[in-house]
Amino acid sequence: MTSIAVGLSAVIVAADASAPYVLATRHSGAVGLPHGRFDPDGDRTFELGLRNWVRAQTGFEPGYVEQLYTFGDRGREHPQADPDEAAPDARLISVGYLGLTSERTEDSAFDAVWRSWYQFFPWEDHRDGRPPMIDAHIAPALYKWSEHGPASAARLDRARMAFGLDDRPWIEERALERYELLYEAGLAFEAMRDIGADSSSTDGAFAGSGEPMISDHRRILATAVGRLRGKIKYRPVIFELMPETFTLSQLQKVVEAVLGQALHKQNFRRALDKSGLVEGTGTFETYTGGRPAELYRFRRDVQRERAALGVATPKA
Amino acid sequence: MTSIAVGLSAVIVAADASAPYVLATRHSGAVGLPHGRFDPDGDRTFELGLRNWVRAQTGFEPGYVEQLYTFGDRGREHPQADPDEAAPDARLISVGYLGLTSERTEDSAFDAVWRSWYQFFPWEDHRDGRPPMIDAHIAPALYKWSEHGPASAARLDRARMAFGLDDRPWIEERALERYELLYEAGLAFEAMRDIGADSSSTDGAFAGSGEPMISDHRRILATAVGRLRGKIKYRPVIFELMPETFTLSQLQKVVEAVLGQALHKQNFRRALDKSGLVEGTGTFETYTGGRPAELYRFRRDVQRERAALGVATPKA
DNA sequence: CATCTTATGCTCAGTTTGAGCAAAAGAGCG
DNA sequence: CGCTCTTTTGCTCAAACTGAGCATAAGATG
Repeated sequence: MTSIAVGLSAVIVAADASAPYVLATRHSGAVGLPHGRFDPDGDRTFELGLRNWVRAQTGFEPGYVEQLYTFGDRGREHPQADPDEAAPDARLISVGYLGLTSERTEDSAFDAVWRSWYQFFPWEDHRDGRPPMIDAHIAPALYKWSEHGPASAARLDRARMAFGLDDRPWIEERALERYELLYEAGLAFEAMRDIGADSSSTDGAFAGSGEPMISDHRRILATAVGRLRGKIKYRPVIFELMPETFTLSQLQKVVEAVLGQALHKQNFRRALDKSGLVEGTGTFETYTGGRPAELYRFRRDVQRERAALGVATPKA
Repeated sequence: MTSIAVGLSAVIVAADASAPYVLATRHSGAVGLPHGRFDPDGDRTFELGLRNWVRAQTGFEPGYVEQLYTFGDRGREHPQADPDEAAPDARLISVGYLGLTSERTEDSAFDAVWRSWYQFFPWEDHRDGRPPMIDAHIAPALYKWSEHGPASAARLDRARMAFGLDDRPWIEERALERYELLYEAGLAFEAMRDIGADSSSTDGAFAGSGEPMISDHRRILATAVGRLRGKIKYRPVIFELMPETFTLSQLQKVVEAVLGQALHKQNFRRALDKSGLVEGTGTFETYTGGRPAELYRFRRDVQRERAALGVATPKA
């Protein structure tokens, strides 16, 4: 009987005003997420195991950690992509984790680099409006895909809901649905790779469909994007990505970066104010370009428990 | 090196006006969830594997299925509880799934029984007000626990937030936090069992702390309770638990049963109306006890995507 | 036919939300 | 210095939503 191996993969996220970043490890050909084999003898819990080798492999420790999802589909794991670790005949189960950090140290002693997550999902960034590539490339390809295959109506529906086609709204949390749709439709590079097609011959089809990752790592990353986007709305996890003190504009920029969506400034402030999540420090950011802004800090003692435990996200 | 086994456990939920029910299998001593070993050779995906043996083991097929969480803590798995299946020296990882169904067939050819989930979590049912047992038994025990242990303040905080002590609100989604707290505080039967204590000698401490389950199944069930309670608020999954047509009161009763919380009738209707999730059929339930109620059905074609994709839950 | 019970309609004040106008406070520059 | 630019911060206003009730409708029961 085939043995089972459990892999732990971590999506370590940091962010600044311009983008959320994810820690990527370099491999031959493509990047991946920091990942390691779960050690059934050594690791008492997944989370401890994860913290151990994230520290070893990337040089630092995420503050907040949460489990994302466990992937076990055959065909998706593609262990060949990382021959050093694979027991080639084992069935690989991978447990994905999300970790958040506020520091983004460039410690080049480790072979890990920070990459904007929009490099992997260019269609997810709507801060300057809906990316033209969606209607120019993705939508036509998905329409074609749903025409041809079986269950045509269902495919069309999924495509419309996921990408907000035909006047449906764009819902930022659905990042995973979108990636899976692209994968199924053969528009993600990994889909070709996993069926063993010769990628060089079809390279053109993936232009603009985002940078691929090894194994099923981009799928795990998509899960993380969707989860984090949802979570910041009802839990104050966004502050895990912020420095100790920050201006309200900086906070808004980071929220916008995570959501991939611009927000209404005054209403964002009003809601934040009412939530009681932050308090002013009395000091000001001597600024470049406008009126100085007060520095705020997260009130770690928020017991309030009222409605908004997350930040409000009033669309611009 | 220790080998790894992956177990799949399913929380299969049905509901009627009086309670949500969970499908339980009988074992020597305690009940458990339907569960089986994941077959790395046969099962292409977890979900397919799960559907296979749920059908084999309980005689029917859940409609809606979603993954809950993957538990891998050593010490929690307690494989001895089910000696028929265990490879005694393997490390057991268990992947929990939630399945919803509207039929609750009592097929006694299979050794599965439907139990109200409040039998396992009596403190979770607030439909007739906060259960007295919380303040009478749980709260004092938790206060005592937080006094003694290390990190006293943190413990006290967790207890207050989880159980809504000292005027904090009761938040129904936190079912898992509550169960884990009771486990850590030694108030769940399983906690004693897992450290190998002689349970018969301490039986009294668990009076009213709910019926235990084998292995970590009650923990998985608590995860399911919390997840479902959250989910019905933003996805129309509640209708997976309803028959084809139903009155609004029946729907409300089921929502209340799931939440463990009474709702304001008129406002529930108003919100449901606005959501567009249901439509009247024109036929009426000839009733026992009052004016006949119109039968409604779920509009499976809701593309609306506006705000409320779930049912609103205006507290009574 | 009066009474009981549940369904259903409607009101009203308080709150929240979406959208915007306007003033305040530095920086840079002729 | 006074003007312009930029960003922060304060404030308004109508529309929509919510929480809490009152009132009526429509069968069943005896």
